[in-house]
Formats: sequence, structure tokens, C-alpha cells
Amino acid sequence: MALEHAILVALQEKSGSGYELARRFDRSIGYFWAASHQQIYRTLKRMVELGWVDVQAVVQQGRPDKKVYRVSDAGRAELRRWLAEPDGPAAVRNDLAVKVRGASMGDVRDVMEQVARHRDRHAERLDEYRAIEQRDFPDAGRLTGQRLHQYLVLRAGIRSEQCAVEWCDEVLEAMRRDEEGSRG
Amino acid sequence: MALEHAILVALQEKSGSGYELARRFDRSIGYFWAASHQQIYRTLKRMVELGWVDVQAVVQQGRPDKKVYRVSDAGRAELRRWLAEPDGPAAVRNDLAVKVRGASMGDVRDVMEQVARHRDRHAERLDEYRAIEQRDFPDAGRLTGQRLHQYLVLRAGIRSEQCAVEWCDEVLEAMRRDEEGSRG
DNA sequence: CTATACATGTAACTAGTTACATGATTTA
DNA sequence: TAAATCATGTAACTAGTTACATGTATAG
Repeated sequence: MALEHAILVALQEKSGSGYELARRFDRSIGYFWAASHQQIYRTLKRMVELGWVDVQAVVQQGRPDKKVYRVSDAGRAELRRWLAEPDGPAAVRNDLAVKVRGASMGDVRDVMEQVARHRDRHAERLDEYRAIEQRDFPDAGRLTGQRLHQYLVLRAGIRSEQCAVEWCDEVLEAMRRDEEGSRG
Repeated sequence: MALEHAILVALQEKSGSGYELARRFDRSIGYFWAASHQQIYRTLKRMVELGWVDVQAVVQQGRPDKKVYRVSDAGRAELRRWLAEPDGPAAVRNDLAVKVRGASMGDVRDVMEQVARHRDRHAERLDEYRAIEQRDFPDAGRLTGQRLHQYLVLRAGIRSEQCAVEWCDEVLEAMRRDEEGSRG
């Protein structure tokens, strides 16, 4: 998979400029697909060349001109093709797990601190997601179509943050027990 | 973070050749840090230049010669430094979530099939991990030091696969309900 | 007068993927 | 005789990160 397809999904939900897209990637879409503005501008350029999106320059008063991107017929076809295409399992790369595995090769306390930091970050993120859930989807259970799909992706975020917090807690508890055992 | 540090951890657990390392990355270490043999050979070369590992050519009879890599003092120092260094949250990139979010822009059934496929793959992986847990860590709860750390990383794998399976089930149930609702 | 939002980009670099290349030994 | 295991790599490409560059308008 590639950023192209995430952009096609984002742009089909709502057309917009590279800047607007970058802001959306910093929030809702970025919760499951990270991308910087540099990457987005570069990719949009390529997508225009591929004919997947159309551009239109929009002159604005009071603020700089912008280019509004829209998904073309070819882009819609490509998106449909990609949605139907099976893809392999995503490569896992978990820094924190590497640190935990190597903890005893350095100062174990340092690694525990890292785990605690990550725990707090994931807990904060979990709170944010839950707030969004309550605010934007109080009617969960009766959702259909695109709204349902948006909700389900939010659920992925909630579940994975919860999972991360619980694992960090398990690690901290076990490592604290081990520390006490080796001292006492 | 980079592959370098995952290699330092792997090599400090046990010295070995690039080939041996690549095989370990296909199994235990690869469960939380994916790396191909090409990447590993390239990175080992760079690590020798940096002085983080030492190489020794080993002549073998019946099979090709190999180069055995060992972590040097400088490598151990670098690993300690990295273990203590705080790092930012890892960038999330979840293809399947993008597909779910875009499901209604193509054939919804196609996306449901993808989710079902992923569900099965995660369930299989979960079974593998649980088998390893029972076989290699029947004494969990009394583990200490490096063995404990290895176990905790396995726990991360178990938790995240479980989490993935549950989310896929939630998605499939909700999408089936929606499908029936729109038909009936 | 300072920071933030709006708006677009380039350049250089680092990391990861895919395809290709070679060649011996052992097992089915 | 075909495939798998052992063993090491190169080359070309794709994707992602970091740093730099520019300029206006508005809110505090």
C-alpha cells in the first residue's frame, strides 16, 4: 500500500488543497496513516501525473492562493481496484519492544522510564479517542455506510491504545517485581 | 530508532553471521522488528565501519565460509545510550483501517473479505504465540532478568494479535448488520 | 511585536523493498 | 533430479524524514 490510496480516500471524502490534506493527516486520518506535508505535496504531484486527481488553482483574497485537488474517474477506478486487492500482513516495527528485550543490556530503570512515558502517551491518546467517540458517535449501533466505517476505524484506535496501555502496565508491574526480588 | 539497535540487541543475546541473524529476524525478533537479509547485510557493513561490531571470518568444511559478528565495547556503549534515550511515538500506518474507512468508495464486500482474511491471519499468529508461551514459558510469574524481558515482548505479540482479531470481528459484525439492514 | 494559521515547495538524506546473482551441500 | 539450507552480496527503486526556504494575514 501507499500514501496514494490514503490520499484518494481522504480526497474522496472531501476535496481540498495539499495544506488542508496535511492538516487532516495530522488529525483524523493521521490516527491510522501518518504523513508529513512534504510527503503529501510530493505525492499529489505524482498523482496528477498519473491522472488520479485533477487540480484547480483557487485565488483567495487575504490569504495565499491554493490548489484544490479532486479525485478523477481514473482515481476512483484505482481506488476501487486497490480496495479489492488483497495485501500481505503489515511489517511490524516496535521500538519499545526492542528496548524491553534489551533492557538488561543497559540500565533497566532507564527502560522502565521509557515504558512509563509511552504508557502515559497512549493513555492520553485513548482519552482523546474516547472523547471523540462520545462527542461524534453517540448513536453508535445505529450507524450505517460511511459514518459506520469512520466509527469502526476510530474503534481500531481505541482498541490499540487500550491494548498498548495494558501491555505497558503489565511490563512495569513485572519489572518492578523483578527489581524488588533482586534487591530483597 | 533503527535496525542497528535491533541488531545490537540480537547480537548481544548471541553472536552470529548475517545469515543466522536474518533467520532470527524471520522468527523471534521479526515478531516485533521486521528486516530482510539484504537490509541486515547492508547494516552490518555499516556497523563494522562505525566500530559497533567486530567481524571474524570462519572457515567451514562442507558449507560456505561465514563471517561471525560480535558486539564491540563501542557497540555496547551505543546500545546503553540508545536504551536510555527517550523516543517519540511510532508513526502508525494501518492499511486495513484505510480500506475500512474507504469501504463505501468501492465494493463493500471486497473490503469485508480483506478484513476476514486479516482476521484469520491474526488468529493463526495468536495461536503460534500462545503455543510458544506454553512451551517456552510455563514458569511465567517466576521469571527474572533477560528471560522475563523476552517473555514480556512475547506478551506484546499476544496482546496485539488478540486486539487485532477482536477489532476485525467487531468490523465484520457491524458491516454484516449494515448490509442486512440495507437489503431488508 | 510575536506567534500562529495559511499556503507551497525543494534538497539532501535515511530506510526499506524488489529483483538479480552465485555457488556448494544435503535431503526427499 | 529437484528443492531446501547455508552463505553472501549488488543494483535499482520506492518511501519516509529532516532541514531549509518564502511570504501574507490575523490574533493576542
